[in-house]
Amino acid sequence: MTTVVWFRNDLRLVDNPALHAAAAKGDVVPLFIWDPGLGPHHYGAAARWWLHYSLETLDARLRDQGATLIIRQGETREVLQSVIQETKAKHIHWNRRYDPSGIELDTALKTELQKQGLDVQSFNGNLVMEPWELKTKTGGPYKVFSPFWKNLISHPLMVAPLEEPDCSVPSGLSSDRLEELNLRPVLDWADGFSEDWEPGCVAAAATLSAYAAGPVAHYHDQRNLPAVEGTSRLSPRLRFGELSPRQVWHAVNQHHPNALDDEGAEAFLREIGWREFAYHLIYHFPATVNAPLRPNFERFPWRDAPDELKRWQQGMTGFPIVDAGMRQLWHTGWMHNRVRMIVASFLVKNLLISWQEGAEWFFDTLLDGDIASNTLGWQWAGGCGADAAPYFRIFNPMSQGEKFDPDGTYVRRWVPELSSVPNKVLHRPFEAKGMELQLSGVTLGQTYPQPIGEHKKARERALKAFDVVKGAA
DNA sequence: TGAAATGTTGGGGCG
DNA sequence: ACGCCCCAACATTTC
Repeated sequence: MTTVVWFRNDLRLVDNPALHAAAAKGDVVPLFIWDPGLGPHHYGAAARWWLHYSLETLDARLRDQGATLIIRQGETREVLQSVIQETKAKHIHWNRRYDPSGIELDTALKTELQKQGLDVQSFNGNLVMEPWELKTKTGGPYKVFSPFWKNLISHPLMVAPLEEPDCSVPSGLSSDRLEELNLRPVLDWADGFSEDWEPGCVAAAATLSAYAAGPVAHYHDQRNLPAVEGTSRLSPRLRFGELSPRQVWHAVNQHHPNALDDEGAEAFLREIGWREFAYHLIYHFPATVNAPLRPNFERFPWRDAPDELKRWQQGMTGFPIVDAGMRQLWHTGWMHNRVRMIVASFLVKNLLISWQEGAEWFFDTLLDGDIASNTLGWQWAGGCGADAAPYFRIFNPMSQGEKFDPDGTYVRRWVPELSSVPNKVLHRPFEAKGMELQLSGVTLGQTYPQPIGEHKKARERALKAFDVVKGAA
């Protein structure tokens, strides 16, 4: 008996329910389809770079077993049909996805394949709990995180991950070469990524066990300091399913048996909870990929300011903590979460540029660019989403910098032209007096940009603009 | 998972 | 010893 296992965002062999169930039945055809015609919400440019290496690793792991990953390029439906014909497979397995276009495609395929008499089964490989398993007391979906979290952790979640199965793969199937997919960018933009990252499920497992064994205990204290390695950096692993959230949950609980009563572990698992919440929301409110969850924000007067958007993207706003974050993103494909909130607040509230513009840039440049988490994060920042930062919550980029990067290590790393500026004015160089900047080799407007606007004025402008949506739900 | 404005309190300098 | 002022430190409210 042969089962096609269609890999998507689950590029691992351990704790992979679709694969596990297939291997128990007999032969497995591990398939990855690269469909160039898919819409924009599947992979950003940075994510494609990651995908290349993650697929390479998955293939290598299968080869350790004498198997191989079958990669096919083409229209999803046609590829599936031809693989089914070639293999005479009667069974198709995959792990579910929850974004609107993924659901649409999978539902249509499932119907079509079942009509042909095939056995099509989908599994939960990407979430701790399915979005429809958690309901409010009135039976609806959650829109607030805390009660969602309470409900989630009221369930028994310590489930041992599924073992990696032995895969026996029928021979003679052709595979396209990974290089032919051209997943890596043509520009040299991504060349530096490999200095910071080792994609693939092997490195993912190592990163998780090292993190769960030590640093997670200090997550609560250190997660807000962008200069410190206080976060897990597991986000791309979860994005591509090199790890399942259940594996993460399990690993943390092994080292912290009462993880939810432990400051560090609880704060960390809560972030897994936010990921679950993001999937819950995108499943129940699919329109929020593009449209604000709170309808009154439809009439918000966003500005069209392409030059300012570009300065934000390039890390040239003149606000050091913002520029440091945007440059870290460009150079490493990742940004510290505290800084993500700061740069998002800056785009949306200081510049009054729509959260959709920010979401698009993040999705394309983040290695962990995930449509559910990205949408939640940006709607949160914009004040128009579930459990969002209220419209009047406007981050002050100077005081945020001074609070979370007090000795300026982070800013100096990513904005080297400010490296000699004394701490006192590092986060507000435009307020330096006399010769202070010249002595550090800085001339505003030449070696480092003048700030886009004045924070105080921007704040007042934002508060005024948000009057439009004030009061209404 | 804010920041700024406004209010309150209490210590210390000073006439 | 007293009233007055200043201002940090903290709390509350407002956006």
